[in-house]
Amino acid sequence: MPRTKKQFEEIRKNTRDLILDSALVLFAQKGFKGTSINDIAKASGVSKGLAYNYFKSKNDLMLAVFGMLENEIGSIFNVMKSTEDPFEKLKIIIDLTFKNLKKDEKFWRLYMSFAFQPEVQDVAGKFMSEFLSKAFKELDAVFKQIGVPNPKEESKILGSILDGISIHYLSDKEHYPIDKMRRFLIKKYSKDNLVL
Amino acid sequence: MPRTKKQFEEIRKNTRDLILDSALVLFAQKGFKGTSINDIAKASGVSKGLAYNYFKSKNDLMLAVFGMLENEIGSIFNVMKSTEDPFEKLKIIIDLTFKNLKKDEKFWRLYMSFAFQPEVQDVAGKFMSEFLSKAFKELDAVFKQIGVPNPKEESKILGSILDGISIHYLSDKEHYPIDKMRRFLIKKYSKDNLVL
Amino acid sequence: MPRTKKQFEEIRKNTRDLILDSALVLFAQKGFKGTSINDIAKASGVSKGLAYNYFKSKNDLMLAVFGMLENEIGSIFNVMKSTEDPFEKLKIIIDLTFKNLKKDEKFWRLYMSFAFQPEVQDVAGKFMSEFLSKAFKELDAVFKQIGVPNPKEESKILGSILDGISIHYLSDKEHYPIDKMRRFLIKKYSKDNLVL
Amino acid sequence: MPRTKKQFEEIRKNTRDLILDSALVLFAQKGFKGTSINDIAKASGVSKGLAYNYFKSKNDLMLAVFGMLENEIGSIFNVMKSTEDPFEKLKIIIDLTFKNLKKDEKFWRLYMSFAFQPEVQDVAGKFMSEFLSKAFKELDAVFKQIGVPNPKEESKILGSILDGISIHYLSDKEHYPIDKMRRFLIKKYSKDNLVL
DNA sequence: AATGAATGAGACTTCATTCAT
DNA sequence: CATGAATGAAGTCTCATTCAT
Repeated sequence: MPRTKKQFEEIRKNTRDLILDSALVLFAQKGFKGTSINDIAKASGVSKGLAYNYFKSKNDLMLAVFGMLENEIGSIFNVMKSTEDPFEKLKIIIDLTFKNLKKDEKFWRLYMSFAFQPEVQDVAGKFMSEFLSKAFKELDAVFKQIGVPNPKEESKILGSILDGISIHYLSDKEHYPIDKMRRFLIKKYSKDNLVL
Repeated sequence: MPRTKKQFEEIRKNTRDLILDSALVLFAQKGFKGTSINDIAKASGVSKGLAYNYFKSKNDLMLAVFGMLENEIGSIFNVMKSTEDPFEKLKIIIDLTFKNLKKDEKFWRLYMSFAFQPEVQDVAGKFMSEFLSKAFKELDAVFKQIGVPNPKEESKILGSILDGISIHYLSDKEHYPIDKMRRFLIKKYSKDNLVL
Repeated sequence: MPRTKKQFEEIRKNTRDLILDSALVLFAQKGFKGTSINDIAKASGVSKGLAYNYFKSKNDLMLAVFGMLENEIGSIFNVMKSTEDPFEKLKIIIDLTFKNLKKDEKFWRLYMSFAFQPEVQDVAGKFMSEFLSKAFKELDAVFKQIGVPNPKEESKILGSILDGISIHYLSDKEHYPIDKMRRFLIKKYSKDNLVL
Repeated sequence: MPRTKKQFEEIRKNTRDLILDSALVLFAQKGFKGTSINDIAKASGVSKGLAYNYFKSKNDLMLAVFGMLENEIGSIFNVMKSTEDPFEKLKIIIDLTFKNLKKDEKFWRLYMSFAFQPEVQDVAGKFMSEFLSKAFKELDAVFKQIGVPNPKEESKILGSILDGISIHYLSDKEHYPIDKMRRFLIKKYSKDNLVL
């Protein structure tokens, strides 16, 4: 019984995602150059040949991984829309950052891994700058809504704090007082502190 | 007549530095795995073989680059000692970060390249965490001297801001309002703003 | 349609043997260090890369060659079991040594190549000493069965003679009176001469 | 004060011998291919450049090592001339072989090391075959003097025994009953046993 | 006579990519 | 759609040899 066209497509999508997932994990773990197609094929349980059936080169595969990231990241912004209170929004953003530190590690590693591959520096850079500009725009709005004097600068400061903390924590997970920092930050960005 | 010992030492130091400098630039530009010994040799105008006369492996070369970084970084701390006024110290730290950022982006790229490069993680991680702990200790002292309520947390916040801004700027140099941020930060950490 | 597992296994075995055979010959001819993977690959008509698909290092390849030797040598011992008469056994051993010498010099060269090749000393040494102890045990039994006064020593003497002759012959094939020695040895170890 | 011509020659000879000695030891220890000019230079305490001042290539150095061996070996034959009694001579030869096993190890290793270097196989082979023919001629004379039926064959048998034992012992120094074999061999080749 | 910096060929090894089945 | 054998370029590293001093 020949499979229907739809079935074929489903198989293709599943296998494609399988490969993509493994690639994401491995690239984050061992870097782009440090990960071989063989590694990815083995991790996803397919043959090397099949991987090339889905992605015409390692570079192509990497670009596809960026696509995934974009989707994942989109969902982060959605969470903020669950409330209208800007102070609540700030709390959500901060909490989310700290909760996602593990996921973020993957993200940072991925970004760094790609940021040094001449073949895709441009793509990675553009991806990053697009993400940042989108994120800052959201934050800008929040600070504007709160009414602080320099909303654009303040939003960049908060963004920097969150990414800076992430990097510092990831650089020294054992000693970094991550929980203390979380509480401190939430208090610092609470209504009581911001409006005076 | 053979060269004197001193002559040989001079030759060695010069060539070693030549190679080290090229390595620094290239590692920062293309990452550790992305840079071949050949690249480095060509960039420094020596033969592949000679590079191995000076560094017994690519890994060894990388460790030597770390050594350089450590020296350079040591000098950063010294600058702070030029004054006793804690507010002045904060200004120096901030100014220095921004100046280094513009003047010597390659250090930042290296620092991040190594921090997330799997082969070098251990060394880089230790290097990073040592640097951070040293830097934070200095900052702690400054904030304690100023008399803010949570000096340890505040110093980590400032550190995160500086590193966060650096990353964001390097991710999107064309659009990032780096000067505006510098001024904003200096004002934010000026005497008028901190003591109220 | 992909090949069946069996087909793959067949391909692998064939190619593996091809490489192994070439390695055996070349190691024997030019020594371990003197033989490059390139040499072996070319001799077996495969690419350098493929050789590494089958053996994960040059050292691994060498170990596999030892494996082959072990198999081949095992069969030598079996021949002796074709008779119960100890004098007949002696004759078989002697004849076999001389036959192998002419027919398959490469085994001797390998055996000696490895026995004195620094990188392989440990493995080769263990291999050699295991082989020798096995061989001497068999010979011991034969001389004991014959009833000579010092069977253990006599067996070592015969072993030495056979190996000594082999070396001398291989050192000077053109002039060594190999056939005369064969006949002389067989007579020396015949029933008439041993029992008096 | 300029050195006299004689002094210069003496220096040259000393340095040359120094290098040669180190080369001998290292070649025996690590094989020809396994020994670098650098190793030899360091071991003899001279510079790489100076080594090339004395020997125009590694090959040349190896040939010079052969020359040394020849001299050393010549002295072995002299010992036999200390007596006229053929039985005494046999005893001396056997004793010398066992006493020299350590020196022989060096000799065997050297020979094997060279025997697999295509560039010098011929030289090594010729050297070995010349040595063997000379040695056998001496042994022939001894057995002829004794009056055994097949002196030429008997001399080759004894030669094989001695070399065979050497190799077996060197392959498994820990377990080989070297002393027992020495005593056994001396008895076997004593007057009582040979003449009946 | 003496030094060791410098070169370049070639060794081992990895891996993206292709291809027969 | 699926497999993994096969290739070849490129990377890390070693070493005989040359050469300026």
